[in-house]
Amino acid sequence: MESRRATIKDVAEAAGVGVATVSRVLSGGSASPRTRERVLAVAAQLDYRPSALGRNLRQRRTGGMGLLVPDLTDTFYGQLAEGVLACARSAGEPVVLGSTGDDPEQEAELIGMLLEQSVDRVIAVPSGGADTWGPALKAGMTIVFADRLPAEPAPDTSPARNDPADDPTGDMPERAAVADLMALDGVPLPEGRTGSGGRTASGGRTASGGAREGAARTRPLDVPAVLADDRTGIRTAVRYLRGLGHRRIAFLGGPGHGRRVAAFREAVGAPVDEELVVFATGSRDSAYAAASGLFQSRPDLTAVVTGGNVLGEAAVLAARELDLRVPRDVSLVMYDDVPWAELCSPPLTVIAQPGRDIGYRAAELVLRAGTRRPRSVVLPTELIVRGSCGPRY
Amino acid sequence: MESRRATIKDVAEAAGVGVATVSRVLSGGSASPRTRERVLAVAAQLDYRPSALGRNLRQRRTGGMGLLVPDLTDTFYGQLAEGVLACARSAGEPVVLGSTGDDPEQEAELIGMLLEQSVDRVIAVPSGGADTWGPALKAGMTIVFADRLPAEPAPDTSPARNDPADDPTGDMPERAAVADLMALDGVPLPEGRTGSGGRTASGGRTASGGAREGAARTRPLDVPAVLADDRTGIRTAVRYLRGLGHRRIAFLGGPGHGRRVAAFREAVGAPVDEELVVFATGSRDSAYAAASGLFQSRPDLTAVVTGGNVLGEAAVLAARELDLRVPRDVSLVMYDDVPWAELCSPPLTVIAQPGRDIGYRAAELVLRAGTRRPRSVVLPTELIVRGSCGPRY
DNA sequence: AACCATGATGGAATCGTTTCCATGGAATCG
DNA sequence: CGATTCCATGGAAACGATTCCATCATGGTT
Repeated sequence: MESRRATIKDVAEAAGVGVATVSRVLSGGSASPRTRERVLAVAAQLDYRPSALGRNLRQRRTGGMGLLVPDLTDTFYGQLAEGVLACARSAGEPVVLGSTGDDPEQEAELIGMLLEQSVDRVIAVPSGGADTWGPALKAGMTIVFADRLPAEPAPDTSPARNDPADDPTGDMPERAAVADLMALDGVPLPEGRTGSGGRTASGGRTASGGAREGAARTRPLDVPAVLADDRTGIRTAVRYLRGLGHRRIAFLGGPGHGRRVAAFREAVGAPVDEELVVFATGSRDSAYAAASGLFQSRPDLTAVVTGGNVLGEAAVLAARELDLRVPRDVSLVMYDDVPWAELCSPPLTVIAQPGRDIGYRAAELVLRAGTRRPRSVVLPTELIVRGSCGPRY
Repeated sequence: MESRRATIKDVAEAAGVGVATVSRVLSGGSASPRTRERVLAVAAQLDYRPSALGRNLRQRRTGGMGLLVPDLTDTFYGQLAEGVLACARSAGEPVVLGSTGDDPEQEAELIGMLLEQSVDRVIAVPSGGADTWGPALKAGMTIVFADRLPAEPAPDTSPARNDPADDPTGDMPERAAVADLMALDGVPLPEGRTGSGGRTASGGRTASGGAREGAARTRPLDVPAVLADDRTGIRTAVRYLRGLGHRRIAFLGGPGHGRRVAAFREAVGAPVDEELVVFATGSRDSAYAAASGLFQSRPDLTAVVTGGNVLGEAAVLAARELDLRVPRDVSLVMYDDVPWAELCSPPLTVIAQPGRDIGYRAAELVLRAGTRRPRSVVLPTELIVRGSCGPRY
C-alpha cells in the first residue's frame, strides 16, 4: 500500500522496452504505433507520473515560474496573483510565491531562493531597483515586471527638485517604439520626499559602477513589463476633477507609484504644489499617517487622488476621523477598482486597472519567452465614476 | 560573464578536497576546522549556492510546501497566505501556490501537480472531500488543513433534512480529546441545499470503497488542522444579536462554511427556520444572488450573519439595492475582519478570526511534521462591535 | 543483388547533490 | 609498544529523468 511511485524504469520493464523509448513516447518523440500504445497502456496501468525532479535536474532548470508581489493582503495584488495562477494552471506549470513587503532586501532574498530552486522565470512587482534585479538578470533569469517598473535610483544631483518640465516625454511615440520601458517610466520617483526607505545598499553599491554608470542609470534594466496605462488613467481622473471645479488636488502615493505621480505632475501642469504630493511606505499605518497629515497640513485642498487602494482606504479613514465629508468637503479618486470600493458610502470613484489581466498577460509573456522576444504590454485603465467626487464648493 | 553557476565539484577542486567533504561542511557534518574553513572560503569566493535540484532528486523530495486556497481575491485568504509566507520565509523554504476556486476538480488537479513536483507538504483550505484528499494522503503527503475541514459527503439517506438535534456534539470535551477533528466538524454541510456542486466523481469512485466505506465516511481523514473557533464566534454573534432583540436571524453561508452553519444552528436553538439558512457558491455573483434572494423571500428577518467576507460584501450590496438600511432595517454581522469592514458606513460589526496567524501556525505544523505528530490547533475569534447592528425595531 | 537511407530502439552518459563505505592516519588505552 | 578506536576524508553509487549515439531492421533504389 505504501509503495513508492513508479519510475520510468518500472514502466520500461513492464512494457518490455528501454527507458529511452518510454521517455520518447511520453514526451512526443518518434515511436512505432505498437510500442507507443503498449507503453501508454502500461504507464496508465501503473499510474505512472514522471517525476519533475529527474527532469528538472537533467535540463538544469525547474519548470514553472516565480511570482513576487509586495503584499497579498492588498486586494489588487490578489487579483494579479489570480491572473498569474490562471495562466499557469492552464499551462500546467507550478508557481512559487513570495511576498516582498515592498522591501528590496526581502525581495533580494526571495530572488536568491528562486535561484537556488533553479526557477528561472519570474513575474515580479518589483520593489528594489537595478541593484536587486541586476544579479537576477545576470544569472539568466527570464523576468517580466508587472504593475510597476523598478524605481530608478535618484541621480546624485539635487534630488529635492526634479523639475518635471525638463522631461521631454511629451507624447512619446517614437521613444516608445525604440525603448518602451523608458518611455513609460519617464520621470524618476522623487526619492527625496518619500518615506519608502530601506534602500540602504544602493548608495554603496553603485560606487563600483564606473564609467558606464550614466548609461546604466538612464536605462538600467531591459526587461519586458505588463503595465496599466497609468498616465491616461491619472490624467483622466485629474481632468475629471478639474471639470468639477477642483484646483487644489493632492496626490497620495506609495512605493512603486513613481509613474503615477509623474503622470499626476504632468496632468496638473507646470507649477506643482509640492505640499500636495505626499508619499507613504507600504504599510497601512504609514498610509493613514500620510493621509491624515495631508488633510491636516493643507485643509484647503478639495480633492485627492490616491495611487493605490491601500492609500484610498487610508484616505477614507483619515477623512472620516477629521470629520471631512466625502465628497462634500473632499473629493476622492482611488487607483484600483476593488470589490469593496462599491461598499463605501458614498461608493468610491476609481481608476480601474485590470489586475487579473495584468497577471495573466505577464504569465503568458514569461512562458512564451524563448519562443519570441517578449515586448512590453500596456493595458487600458478606466475611470469608473461612482459617488466620491462632487463639485468644489 | 555568462558562466553557469559553480557546482559542488568546482568547489571541491578549487579547495583541493573531495565533493563529499564539501557537502559535509556545507550541511553541518564533521570536518576538521582547517578544511572547513578552506571550503567555506572557496565556496564564498566562488559564490557557490547548492542547487536544490540535485539535493531534491537525491532525497527524493522537494523542500518547501504547497499552499492551496480557494481565491486570493478574498482578503481573508490573502491574510492567510501572508501568514504562511512569513513562516516559510523564516524557514527559507519555497511555497508553491495554487488557487482552487472552491472547485474540488481543480483542487485535485493541483494536488496532482504538487505530487509531480514531489512537494510532499501541503497547507490547504480544502474544497474537496475524502475523494480528493485520500489519494494525496496515500501518496505520503504531509497535509495540514487551514480554516476549514473537508466537507464530508452527505449520507445517502434523505439529504434534505439533517435534523441537527440528533447530533450529540453538546460540549464535546471528551470527543475532542480523542479525535479533535471529528468533534470540531460535528455536523456535515447540508449538501442538499447548497449549490456548491461539481463533485461529480464522488459517486463513481466510492463504489470501490467496499465494506470499510461506512467507517471511512464517519472519519474520512486523519489530518491536523488549524482552525478558528467558529463555534464560539458564531455563538457570541448570535447572542449579541439576541440581546439586541433580534429573533429572526438569518445565516448566509458559502462553500466550506459547514462548521459555521452548524454552530449557527446550535446557537439559535431547536426549531431552526430553514428558510433563513441560505448557501451560495464561491463566486461574488452567487453570493449577491443568495443575499438578495434571502432579503426578498423573507422581508421579516431582522438580522443576518454571514459566513465570510465575500458574503458580507454581498449582503451590504443587496441590502442597499433593496433599500434596506443597515442597521435600521437589518443588522449585519460578518465573519472575517478585513480592513475595509471599517470603511463601510456604518462600519461592519464582525467576527474576527486571525487569518495571518492561522496561516503561520499551519505552516509551522507542516514544517514540524516528522519531528512531532502535529495536533490540531484552534485559534480564538473575537466579536468586534462596530456599527452594523442595532436594536430590533 | 548490393547498397543506402530511414526510422525505431536501447544502452549509457549526464545533470548536482547526498550518503554509504573503505581507507588511512592519529590518538588513546591496555 | 601494540592494538583498538575514532575521525577526517575521498571515491563511488544512488536519485529519475532526458538525450546522444550506436545498432539493427526494413524498404526502396540503382
